Amino acid sequence: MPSHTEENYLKAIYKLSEAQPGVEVSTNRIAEVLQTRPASVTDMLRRLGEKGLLHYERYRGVSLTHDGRRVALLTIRKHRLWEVFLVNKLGFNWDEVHDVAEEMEHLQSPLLMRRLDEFLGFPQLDPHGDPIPAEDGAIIRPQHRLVSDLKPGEEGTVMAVKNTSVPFLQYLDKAGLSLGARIEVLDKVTFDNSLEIRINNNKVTLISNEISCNLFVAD
Amino acid sequence: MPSHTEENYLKAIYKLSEAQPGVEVSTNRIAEVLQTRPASVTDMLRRLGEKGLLHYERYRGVSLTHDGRRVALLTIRKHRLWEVFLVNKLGFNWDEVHDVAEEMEHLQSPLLMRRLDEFLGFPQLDPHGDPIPAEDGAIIRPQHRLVSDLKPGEEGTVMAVKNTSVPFLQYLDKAGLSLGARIEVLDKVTFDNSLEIRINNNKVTLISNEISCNLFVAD
DNA sequence: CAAAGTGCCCAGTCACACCGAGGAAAATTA
DNA sequence: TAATTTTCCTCGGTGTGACTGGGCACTTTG
Ligand SMILES: [Mn+2]
Ligand SMILES: [Mn+2]
Ligand SMILES: [Mn+2]
Ligand SMILES: [Mn+2]
Repeated sequence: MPSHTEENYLKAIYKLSEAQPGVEVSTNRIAEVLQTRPASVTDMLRRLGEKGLLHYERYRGVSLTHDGRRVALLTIRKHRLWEVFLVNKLGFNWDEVHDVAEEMEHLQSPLLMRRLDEFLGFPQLDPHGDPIPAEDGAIIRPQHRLVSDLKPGEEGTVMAVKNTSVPFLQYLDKAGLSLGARIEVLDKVTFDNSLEIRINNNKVTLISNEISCNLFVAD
Repeated sequence: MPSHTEENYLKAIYKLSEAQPGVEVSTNRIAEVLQTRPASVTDMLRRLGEKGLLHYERYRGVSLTHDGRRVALLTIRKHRLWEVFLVNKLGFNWDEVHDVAEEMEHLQSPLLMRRLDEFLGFPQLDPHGDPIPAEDGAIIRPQHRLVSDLKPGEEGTVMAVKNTSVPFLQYLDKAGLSLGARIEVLDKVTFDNSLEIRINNNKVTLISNEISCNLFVAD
């Protein structure tokens, strides 16, 4: 049974390796995202390596083993299913669920997760548009584009967010840019890469590059 | 923030003190129900005492402080609300929920529990007939009688179980003695205190003293 | 090749939970 | 009351998990 901390490490390593496929994940990077010291990370990496959850060779970065990837994906599955529960059943807003799910993802009952999945109607996406891994670890890579990659004239529907911080999500709510919103890019300011967009064939707004880099759309 | 173990200790101490009001809870008794050694218990009692969660004077037994009772009742509240969720929403049987709830009761989000309570329709009783403490710790002491205290000719409705072990609950299911079942005592065998009962004005069965001591009824 | 950057290793800390043994204190019994 | 039994505290110690600063080894880059 993996500890809470181990699950958090594996999840972080999985996400980092997804962000840059092929590249091994570095100690400093892990320390950064987990808000801890490199020495602590090395310590944990050694232990996870001994448990066969990742390939650990000193100085070479790490990559997850099959088992490690499974634990990571299962943890992500639990996290996202609980988020769906919180939003769809308990009436949480999408900016309120992250911390709670961060704790619930460590519950250890496969039966519970199977029944929850069924209760929720086998959702495929969490409230932030992220795909929910299956029990066997299968996960669908969604076909998204970043809004920042759109050219003037192109349009799309908001499908997911890259960032789940409270201020960002609240900004999106206020701007009318929740999941499902229709976006049309009118103009791009080359100086700072901000975009002029039309939302839902209606209001025209200017969004910064910081925003457009964290929003996914599809046609 | 109390640790899992601390919450388990406080819950156990609360239940023991409820079982025998007025009597201080003894170290050995706690060790017994928590399946650990008296030395470990003394250790934890000292720590909980320092934290102001219980009154601890060596050799005198312990009793909970106001704060300690609050933590205990909150833990029990969480446990029982999750049990209701598991049974009413996820389709668990009442004999499957205990271990899962034992883990879920340690989640630390008051908002989550408030929303869950609302989602469940503010239930007053858990699937075993036990009362659910309010958020402020208020708890209704149900007016029950043990089946073992019934005399021939008396009857009642099954309202709660004293024991939540899997074999006991499965026995009750099979015998048709779930919550709500109507019982009429026909005869009592003075030798072993077993009872001949009629269930739901229908089948006549013999139940042992072991069973009747763990079943509550009300009129 | 040298400098800069990265990450390992060491030695240690701290918190938590647990335990056996021995003897002190309290309760019970004679 | 005295002796015996029971309870349980104290002590010293174990093990695990997680974290850390500092020094140095290794790798990368210029
Ligand atoms: Mn977490
Ligand atoms: Mn999410
Ligand atoms: Mn518990
Ligand atoms: Mn219960």
